[in-house]
Amino acid sequence: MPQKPPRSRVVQAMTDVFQRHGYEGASLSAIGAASGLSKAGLYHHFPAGKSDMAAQVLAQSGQRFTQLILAPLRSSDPAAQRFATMLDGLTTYYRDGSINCLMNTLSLGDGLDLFGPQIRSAIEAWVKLLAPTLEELGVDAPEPAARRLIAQIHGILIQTRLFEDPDLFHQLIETLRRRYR
Amino acid sequence: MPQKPPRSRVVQAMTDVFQRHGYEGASLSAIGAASGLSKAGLYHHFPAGKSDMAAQVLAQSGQRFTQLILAPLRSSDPAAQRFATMLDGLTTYYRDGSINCLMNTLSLGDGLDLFGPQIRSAIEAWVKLLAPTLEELGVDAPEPAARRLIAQIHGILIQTRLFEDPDLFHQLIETLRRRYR
DNA sequence: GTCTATATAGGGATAGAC
DNA sequence: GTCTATCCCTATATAGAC
Repeated sequence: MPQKPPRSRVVQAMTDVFQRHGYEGASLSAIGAASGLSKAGLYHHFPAGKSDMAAQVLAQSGQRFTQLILAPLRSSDPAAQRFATMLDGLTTYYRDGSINCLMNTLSLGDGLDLFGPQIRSAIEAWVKLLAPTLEELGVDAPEPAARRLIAQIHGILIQTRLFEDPDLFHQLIETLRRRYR
Repeated sequence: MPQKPPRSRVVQAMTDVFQRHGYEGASLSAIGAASGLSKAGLYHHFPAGKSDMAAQVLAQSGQRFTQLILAPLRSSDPAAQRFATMLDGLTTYYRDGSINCLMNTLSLGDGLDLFGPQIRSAIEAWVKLLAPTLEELGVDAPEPAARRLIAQIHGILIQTRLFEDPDLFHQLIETLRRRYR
């Protein structure tokens, strides 16, 4: 075990702030308050400053994304099973719809130039892995269908935060679960 | 004609900035540069400051939204025609997918408290008008289906800005057009 | 109505004590 | 490694000339 159990918790606290405010809207005061570090403390751990913090947030989130959403799609299970496990992963990844998607909030304003490439490659990987699964499930034009499905997830998260109603997220997940069972 | 042709153009220029950066990320310098007004000039037209500017942006956008998207759904045309006209309205409203959705960008951070109620009521109106049209077109559980369709639109706009590829938006619109023709 | 100039607060980022 | 204190810049907002 390495020497830094706190590190992951600090990044998690910062994740909250970037999810809620986006890159430009996340102030170092808010990040410091959420993570329990002073501004100087933040710069001790993230010498390159705010962009460094967001990059680490994105990296940790990307790991969770890979494990929870991409890995199920790569498994050797039958397609219906892969799809169902991905839906479980989505529910965990998005914490039952209670949080915003970093792919959305970090791609506004300056964030688009800073993190666009990483976020694009995450979505591309998702599309490329989801499409064959959908194809096995009998879906025509599976790649555009995969993009539409991903869009539905991202869009429902907007509604979920607006109405503060995670049921909207759950209802979509269950609808998708039934559709490809 | 009244004495204020500029007003609408000023608001339009401000809209660009809020769409790109969100509420917190939109600085008065950027708003001033885009609209061609000095900071003092901005406060002449919007005495209550930045929140006033965003509110007027949202109001003008809401008018466009009502005319281009809600009005077609309220018409006495057959359902398939109402739906197709709404898709045309969406393409105009979102400028062929080249811009972000204010309902997304203005609902991050502080914007959620400031503009959440207005944005929620816009989405609710959309759902309530779209659902009966979908029902006439043979869709089961039309209200959840309307929410999912709206989510698809909002989600594809995120992908469109990430990949800077308006084709993603057009492909979704055409898919929807074919589905309910 | 539009500007220059300025006030005040908060932003990101560092220095240096401990 | 964590803090207090501080630097410099930008942010929002206002005053007052024209």
